[in-house]
Amino acid sequence: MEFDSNKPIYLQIIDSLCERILAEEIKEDDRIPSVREFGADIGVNPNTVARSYEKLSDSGIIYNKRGIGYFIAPGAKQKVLEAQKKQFLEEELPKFVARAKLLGISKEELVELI
Amino acid sequence: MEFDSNKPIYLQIIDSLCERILAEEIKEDDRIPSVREFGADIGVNPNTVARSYEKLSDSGIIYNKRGIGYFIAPGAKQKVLEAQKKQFLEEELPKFVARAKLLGISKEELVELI
Amino acid sequence: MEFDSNKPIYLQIIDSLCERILAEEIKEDDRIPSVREFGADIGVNPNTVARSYEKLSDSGIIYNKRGIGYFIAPGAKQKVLEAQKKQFLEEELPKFVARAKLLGISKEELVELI
Amino acid sequence: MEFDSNKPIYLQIIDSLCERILAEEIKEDDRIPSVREFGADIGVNPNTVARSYEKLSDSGIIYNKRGIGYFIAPGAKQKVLEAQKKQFLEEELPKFVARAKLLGISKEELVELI
DNA sequence: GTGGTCTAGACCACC
DNA sequence: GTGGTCTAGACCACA
Repeated sequence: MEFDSNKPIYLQIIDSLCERILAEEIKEDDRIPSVREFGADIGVNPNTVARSYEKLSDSGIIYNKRGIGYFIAPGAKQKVLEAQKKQFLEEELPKFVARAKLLGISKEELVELI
Repeated sequence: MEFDSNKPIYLQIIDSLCERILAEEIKEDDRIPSVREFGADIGVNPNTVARSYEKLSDSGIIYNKRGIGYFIAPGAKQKVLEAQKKQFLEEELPKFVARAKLLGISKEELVELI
Repeated sequence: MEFDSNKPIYLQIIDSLCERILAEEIKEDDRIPSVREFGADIGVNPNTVARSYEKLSDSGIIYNKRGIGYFIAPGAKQKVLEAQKKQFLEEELPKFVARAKLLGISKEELVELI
Repeated sequence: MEFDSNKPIYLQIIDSLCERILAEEIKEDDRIPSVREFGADIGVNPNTVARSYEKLSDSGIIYNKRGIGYFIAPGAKQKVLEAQKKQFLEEELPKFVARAKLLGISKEELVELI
């Protein structure tokens, strides 16, 4: 796994897990690897993975069974989708359009580029 | 001047200067304030302003006259535009489209939203 | 490490690292000392070392792994060589020849001296 | 007159005067412009010109008649030539050759380039 | 007056 | 532990 060094690794791990949930590679009540295992897999400190799991757990996307591991929460895909869609529509899209405008790219050109 | 605490001040200073160059508020061979003056104006340490100036100087957007001050370089607007356009096309646009795709937004919907 | 007081320390650090890259004492993906460690070693403030590292990072000679340290970038030797060769051919050589000419040294004499 | 901002202007003025002496554009006992006049001509602060004159005066290349101005000293050309030739042979030439060697440029190539 | 360099020390996010 | 950013203040060369 390769990381964009401009973005914290723990956030990149979160993104990657969310994508896999959206793509249904992993589903409700599937177990995800332990922080140690996952960390070894992707060449990252287990502490960093733990931080990602903690954040996801906070937002109810995954849950923890003590002594067993982390699992995808029921309804996880919905939550992820909603959260991301909301953020996308309310924040990213307007920013993106504004930016293009500033650079002198018309909407027609933009549509073309897409 | 107010700062978004999530972004380094020296980068915000760079952005703000670039915007003013794009808006042609400041033009080729105009002098920009000294690091001390500018720093005092916006309530920032002169060293921080100097850092911004140095970066801009490295990229050829401004230039220095010894003992006198910093000036907008000829062709500065061009350079700023190119740099930003390049970043937009090569980084932001692909990311944006990929993100939309992931969220199940079709190109038609996207065009609609824009 | 000793410094020539006529040249900024941070530039001398850059030069020294470039030489060691050219000499292949340090190679691709080797880690270089942390700013604190290196600074202590050579009796220089860590900030000064950081400045050198930042410049080298900007030119793609080294890269950073978050929270871990700086590493020699792939192709670093190439980049250093190119940069230096370019500077030599475009700046030093013409200056040198012009200087010799001014002093009344003919090309034949110059070749002889070399 | 244009200045290379990497070299102090007062040194560039010295160089330019030495060159004109070597080229015999100005000769022994010729008067050179007053600091004010020269400064205005080349768009430089008179203080800066004064600094150049002072240095040249120190090395006996020019001399001062109080209240009248600065003049090229007798034997100025000789002095300039000797000083520069000495510096050239003892410092610049070896440095130059060493640098070329370091960059993997053979003597034959170097001769070719010249 | 200008910028350039350097030190010292602080706080932060990240690993 | 790592680097990233910022402040404060010093000294210097240059104009």
